[in-house]
Amino acid sequence: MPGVRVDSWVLMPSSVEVAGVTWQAFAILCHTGSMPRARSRDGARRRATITDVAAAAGVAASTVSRAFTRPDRVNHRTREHVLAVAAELGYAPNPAARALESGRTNTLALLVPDITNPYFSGVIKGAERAAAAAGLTLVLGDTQENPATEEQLIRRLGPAVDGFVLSASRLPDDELRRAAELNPIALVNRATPGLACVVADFDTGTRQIVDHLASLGHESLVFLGGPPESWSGARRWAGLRVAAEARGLAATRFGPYTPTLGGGPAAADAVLAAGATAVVAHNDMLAIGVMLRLAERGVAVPDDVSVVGFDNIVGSDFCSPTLTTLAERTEDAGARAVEAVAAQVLSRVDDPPTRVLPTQLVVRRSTGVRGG
Amino acid sequence: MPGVRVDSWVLMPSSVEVAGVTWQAFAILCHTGSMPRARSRDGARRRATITDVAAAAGVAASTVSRAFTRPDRVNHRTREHVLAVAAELGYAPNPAARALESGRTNTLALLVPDITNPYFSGVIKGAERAAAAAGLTLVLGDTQENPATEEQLIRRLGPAVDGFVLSASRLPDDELRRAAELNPIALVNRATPGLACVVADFDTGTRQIVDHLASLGHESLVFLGGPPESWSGARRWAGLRVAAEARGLAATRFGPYTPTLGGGPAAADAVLAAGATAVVAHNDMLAIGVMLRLAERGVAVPDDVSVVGFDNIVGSDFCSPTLTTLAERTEDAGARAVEAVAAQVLSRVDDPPTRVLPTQLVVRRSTGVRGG
DNA sequence: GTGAAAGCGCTAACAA
DNA sequence: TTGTTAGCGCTTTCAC
Repeated sequence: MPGVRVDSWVLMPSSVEVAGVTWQAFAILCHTGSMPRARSRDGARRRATITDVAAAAGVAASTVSRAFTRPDRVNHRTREHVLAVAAELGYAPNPAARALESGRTNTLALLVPDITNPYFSGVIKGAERAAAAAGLTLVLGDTQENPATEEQLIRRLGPAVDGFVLSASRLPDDELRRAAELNPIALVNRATPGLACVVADFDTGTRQIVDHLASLGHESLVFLGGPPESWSGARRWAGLRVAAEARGLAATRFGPYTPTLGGGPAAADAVLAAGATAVVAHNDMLAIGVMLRLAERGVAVPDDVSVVGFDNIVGSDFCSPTLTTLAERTEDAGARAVEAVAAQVLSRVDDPPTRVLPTQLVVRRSTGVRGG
Repeated sequence: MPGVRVDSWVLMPSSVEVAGVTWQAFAILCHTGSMPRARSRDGARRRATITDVAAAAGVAASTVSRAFTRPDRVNHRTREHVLAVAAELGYAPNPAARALESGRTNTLALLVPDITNPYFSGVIKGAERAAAAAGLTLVLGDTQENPATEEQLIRRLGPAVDGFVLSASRLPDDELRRAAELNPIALVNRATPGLACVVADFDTGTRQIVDHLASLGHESLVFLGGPPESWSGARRWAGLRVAAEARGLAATRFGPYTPTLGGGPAAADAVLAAGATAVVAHNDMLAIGVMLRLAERGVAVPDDVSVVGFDNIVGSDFCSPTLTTLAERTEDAGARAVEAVAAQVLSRVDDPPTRVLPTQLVVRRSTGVRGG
């Protein structure tokens, strides 16, 4: 009934079958005043649909749709009215229905190996912010450091999202490329040719670490490696090696160790046995674990041993001694990755770029003059 | 064309309009052998739909649907065949389409005030796990400690999810109830009559804290308050007060302070000015901030002042001295809340329960004998 | 500038 | 057991 206007509201009951339950639905015809929202028989409110709004506003559903999505193609007054009615009914467009039509869900998925790892908090936060700014919803997935879980999530979430941000992905290159054929993908701290990547500038960062240690008189360093599959870990070690050679320092890799506090004792003991004066740990948690063990064994940091970490996590600023560490711009990384995916969603990008983000050496109390 | 079977595959081109772009779609009729997936003209793969699978398998779309959702209502052989074809085409059901039909999205939203706050990591992790176990997708939202953002997120995500888990919600009770009429809601660490809640047992927890301090000879304590709107904060102070009175200790509240490291200096200085021997901080971050300031001012913890926190965050185990704190079962809380929402999604729950989770006092090095 | 109608991918009622 | 059909809420031609 197009153009219907009523001064008071009218309830038009009709039963609707949803999910096997019969709902008592009401078309509410109204154009002014406050009113109860549609209610199903059991008392739960039924969400207003575009049809409800159209009926209540006395226009066609297509006009309501345009009022929301093509403001310029609707009479100004009509639009105002429609929006007012919609607000009154508490109407919000159903994303699922939109997605069905357009094929776009306005949703991005972010997959991280471990949500509780403070390192990923920054990536999540940055991604969340960028997604919100772009009007996109972010779905978060925890792969539990497991490639199989990661693959399963990608498959399951695939049809529901417009693209993926994969942080520290454990998937082989060819699997990533296959997934990228169905959904745009951006990688964080993982480089795969042909895919959009956001990586930290480990080359410069590790050089800074080596320079710092060299300037304190250290002539050698030990790298305490993390998980062998870690792309970042490989880059860190590679960078340290090159930089150390350039500065004439001896660099040795120990490990792999668990990149957690728990990995500390084994690593620290190995460091002591080797008589190293400077150690660079795979990440901050391992570095802190190492320092705890060194303290336990009566070794002074930094006087006897200097310790450097990676990540600048919360806690590296209040552990004892405070930790010298290489900070990455994790929030930036998350945000850039989201932007990269969003760009690919809007239009096919032929040669997705690799973005390198600067790192920053944060010097605190865990590093000092050799034999100081 | 029902029942069509072909021995080799046949491509039936037809153009499809999606998102304003004309796609070259192919119906693939086949029942054996490997085949290329549907491709649009620009080379990007088109996701296979139920129709593609039906055509390729030589059955009706509804049969494909049943093969996935009602295994028992399909001939075993047919189902096998359909699933094989589906796998070959890389078919996965489109959740948006399912949602449109059923009204259920199989998605839950979890809203937290600050994703990077380690306290919420546990809640997130637990919720994520429980959701995955229930076959639900979890959407994560960051309200930025802002009631307006929280409300907006609820409104925007509402139609896209089956329910909400609200952690440390800042919304007033009546707004929560209004939102609960449209979507099932479970609250974490926030009690609102009529809604499902999961809260920590602060009464017992604070009693444990007071008992611990009393047993060390302390005769009074200072509570360093956090944000005034914090429900947990109010509960913590209320519990401490009651327990202190019961044990004959004097309890005073200072603050409010920012519940971060940055809130430490002001709080610590106030503590020193008051000559307190035992302080209980709103949370661990504040407690650690206080300890940093005390160290800076040459005050010994725990010999001069004992310090207790709340949350048992990562870092409370490696700050200096390590922190005595009341641990909550945050992962459990997240999981229980998800279960509570899921239960309400499946069937209306008339009187949603409040679940109280036990807390645990973790005694470390920051508390000691008074004047020790 | 607006309405009618078709259709997105899927499920569920009804037929066969 | 399986196919046909209608319709979920929305957007988008295509008329008017």
